[in-house]
Amino acid sequence: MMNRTLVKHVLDSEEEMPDVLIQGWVRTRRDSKAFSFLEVNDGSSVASLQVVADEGIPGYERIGEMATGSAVSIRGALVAGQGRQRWELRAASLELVGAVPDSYPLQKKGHTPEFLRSIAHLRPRTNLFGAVFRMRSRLAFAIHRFFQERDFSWVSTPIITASDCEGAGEMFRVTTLDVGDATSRDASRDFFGKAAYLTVSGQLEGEAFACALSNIYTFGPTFRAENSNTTRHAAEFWMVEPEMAFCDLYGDMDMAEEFVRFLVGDALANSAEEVEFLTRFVDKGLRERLEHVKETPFVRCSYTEAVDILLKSGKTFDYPVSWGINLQSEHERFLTEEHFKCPVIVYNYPKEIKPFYMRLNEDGKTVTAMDVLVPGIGEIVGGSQREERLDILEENMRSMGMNAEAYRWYADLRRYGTVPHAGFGAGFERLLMFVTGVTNIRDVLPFARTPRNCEF
RNA sequence: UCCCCUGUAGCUCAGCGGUAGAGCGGGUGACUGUUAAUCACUAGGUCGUUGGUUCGAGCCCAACCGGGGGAGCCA
Repeated sequence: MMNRTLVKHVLDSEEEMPDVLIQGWVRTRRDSKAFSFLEVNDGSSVASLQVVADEGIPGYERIGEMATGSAVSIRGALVAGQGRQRWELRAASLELVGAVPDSYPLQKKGHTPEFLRSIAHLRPRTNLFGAVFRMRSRLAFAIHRFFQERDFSWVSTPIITASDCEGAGEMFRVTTLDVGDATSRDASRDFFGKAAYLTVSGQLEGEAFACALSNIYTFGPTFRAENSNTTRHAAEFWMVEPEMAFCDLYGDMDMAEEFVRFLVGDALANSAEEVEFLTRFVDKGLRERLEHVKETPFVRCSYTEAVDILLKSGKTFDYPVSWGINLQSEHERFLTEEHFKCPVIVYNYPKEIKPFYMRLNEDGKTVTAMDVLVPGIGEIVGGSQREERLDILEENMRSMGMNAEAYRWYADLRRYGTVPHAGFGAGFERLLMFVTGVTNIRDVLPFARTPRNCEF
């Protein structure tokens, strides 16, 4: 049994190979009287391998069935190409592994993203989605590499949780009771003996480990039951959440910046073919923008400075600007796309618009929160230094009407050997959108879950 | 939840009151080392659904359903 060689390895070859086995799916077939061309792609690279098959070789009698989409296994010699490509495979034998009927929906030409979403189970076979999902895989590797190389420990925080992280968004209920019973007040009969939910964040549990292991990160699926119908939201998405002991807001911002720029650099270095393809067919400015982000320090701009900039801009915003408001999309877009024209870290937000665990500043009005805003996407990283003073934390919980007993374990982290610590959360899909130039989150998730949509 | 756009052949779209078209794809044939090959012929449509206006509606009106974009909520 001959070993299969991936198309990417064949295409990377530096010399001719007399006997190769490739297996993949036919992208196009062009026939002449006595021979045919097949473009075969196995998903390992953007480029397909061209196969030249002469009439008379074993398997050629079924060439008419090797339509776009069919699976084939081809053996032959790799030789210099006679056309645009460096290499082509002169077939010695063809095997049709899996045929396709007329109903196969993908064609040789391009399709719209909208149509491809409706056939999400087949769209990885296209150039666009092949590129996106290879980059997704590489980005995940780069995230682990970034943290592992910096001596962070990976912590697997629970997916089912009783903690709602206060203010991080609406949650999906997990229950084994009938729906009617589950919505009643008596959760003691439920599986966990209390109300349980799909996690909106692993941050609180992550802090427990940071206060033991120093530097940790979580990386896993997260769920938000928000009725958000936008190109930037999904009900199920992945989040990266590092947490660092003995770290303050400034160290936090530096780490976030280093993290984002590292990922961008990794994409440029290791997904070059995909970046080239996406720059050509998706976003003409992609490569240049990534290079720029990799090389340029992120601007730091306090919330108070940002409000000042917005007020002095002379622009009329749909939502009026004043100190204390939650910055809206249009405000953030102005800062990143018109004023600074690069990623911006806004920090020290008013305490009223941020959760209980963020550390109160000396001014008593702001907290050590920070958001990394990038052009076109908005916030891709949000974080803060956490409130390490037990008395202030408890006062925050009281003033927000929180159940102190439910968060006793969390307060213990301040009671027993408390330290300044900080961390952030980054949406994995938004990072991927940033490095691919793809503008819709539904196109960087293998199978997107969004309001009213849970197909495949 | 709100606002805007949209729904015509498998796909991408013309058609804007008088019994529906193009390109691609599919089928058949021809043929050159082509790169969504080229050439010829050809099949294919309850014009999202339900009402209404009209002599007559794909085209006008209303409701409903689906899709897309924007805003809010927010990683």
